[in-house]
Amino acid sequence: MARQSRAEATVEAILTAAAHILVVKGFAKLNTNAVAERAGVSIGSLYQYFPGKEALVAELMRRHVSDIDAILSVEFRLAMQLPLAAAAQRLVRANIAAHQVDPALHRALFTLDPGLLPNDLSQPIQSTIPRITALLEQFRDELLVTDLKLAAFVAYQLVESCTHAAIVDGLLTTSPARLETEITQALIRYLVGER
Amino acid sequence: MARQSRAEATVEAILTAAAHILVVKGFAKLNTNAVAERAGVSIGSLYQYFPGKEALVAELMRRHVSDIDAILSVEFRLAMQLPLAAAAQRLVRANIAAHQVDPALHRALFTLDPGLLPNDLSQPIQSTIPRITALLEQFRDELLVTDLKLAAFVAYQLVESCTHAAIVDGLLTTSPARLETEITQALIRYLVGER
DNA sequence: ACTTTATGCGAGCAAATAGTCACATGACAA
DNA sequence: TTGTCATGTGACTATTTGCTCGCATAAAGT
Repeated sequence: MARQSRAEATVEAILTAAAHILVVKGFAKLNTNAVAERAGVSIGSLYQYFPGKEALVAELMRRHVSDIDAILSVEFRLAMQLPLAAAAQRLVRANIAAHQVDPALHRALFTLDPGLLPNDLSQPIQSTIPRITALLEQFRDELLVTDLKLAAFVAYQLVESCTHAAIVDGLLTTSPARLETEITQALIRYLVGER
Repeated sequence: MARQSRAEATVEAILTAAAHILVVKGFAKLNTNAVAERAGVSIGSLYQYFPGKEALVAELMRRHVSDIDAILSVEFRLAMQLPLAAAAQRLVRANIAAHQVDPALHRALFTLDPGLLPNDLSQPIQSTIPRITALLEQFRDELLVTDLKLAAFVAYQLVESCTHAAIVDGLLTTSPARLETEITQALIRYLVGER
């Protein structure tokens, strides 16, 4: 769609402006006129690249999950080479790191009405749970849990919700390091018992 | 505000309509005109009782958290009289039951932009975490965990996020009973070790 | 009966937001 | 340089949504 570099620049300006407004004013206050104005771009240009504001947030979401996936996918590959405890710790740490990239945008994107986004974007989990399941299968002999799909679900929710609430919602005064050890402990005790 | 019974009836009609639209169309499509029309009530009547659509969802939220709190507060009192394992199981069960009351509305309300609601409503957690902390203090001697506030946070996130994702987002095909035992197990292993 | 107060109505205006189009300007290729 | 495509503009219209206000009807008090 954008063949010259200046076109790419306006697209970036639009998305940056959209992200800013989404973060500080929320989705309700996000409208095409405001985005165009803040981007320093005419309203016509905005409609040349995006059919509406849903498309703006969809693109922001696409990029954001792509960033997160870049971090996590290498960690998952690495985790397959490690013992369970080390793998768990690394993945917990990576998840915390992923949430620290742009917490405000993360929060704004993940409190959106899911009906607004294309289905393939509203469930970024769908790649993570299978990854965890695969990892658990590798350690099957050591595990207390038997239903690995269910265990993957619980493990995911445990790590993700604690991280999200602590980092993104700022619900905890605890340091990230402390958070990491606590989540890791909970995870390991659930999977293989006390240590 | 409503002194005659017919006034109460229109308020109910308005809230019912608002809930319906919120659930099936999402907050973005919720507007005062549509609510009034679906409620079979004039727009003027709506504005007599609610200053705007935020007030509608605020009231829906108030009632919903009140319903949930009614379920949980009795369970918390009861849990103080029981051994830890039994207390944990009952609370997990109660939480699942609370989420099954009106899952669709629950989902709609908890995916709202938090900036839209009065502050005292956006954090219904703030009463739950202290309750858990108090409960943990009672069982202090049995626990593996030492930082009880942090443990209460993790325990809360574990139970709540699993329940929410499974029941409200329908992310799991597992039966509620199976879910209950798995969450309870994870919780107990985290708090006091394997069983 | 009659007054007062509560409730209900909906046309209709104001404001915000979406979206279009005819045209201007910049980049690149022949 | 000239022609062509890509990009950019913003005034403008259309649509949606928010909300008020004068008046109608129903209930309650006396």
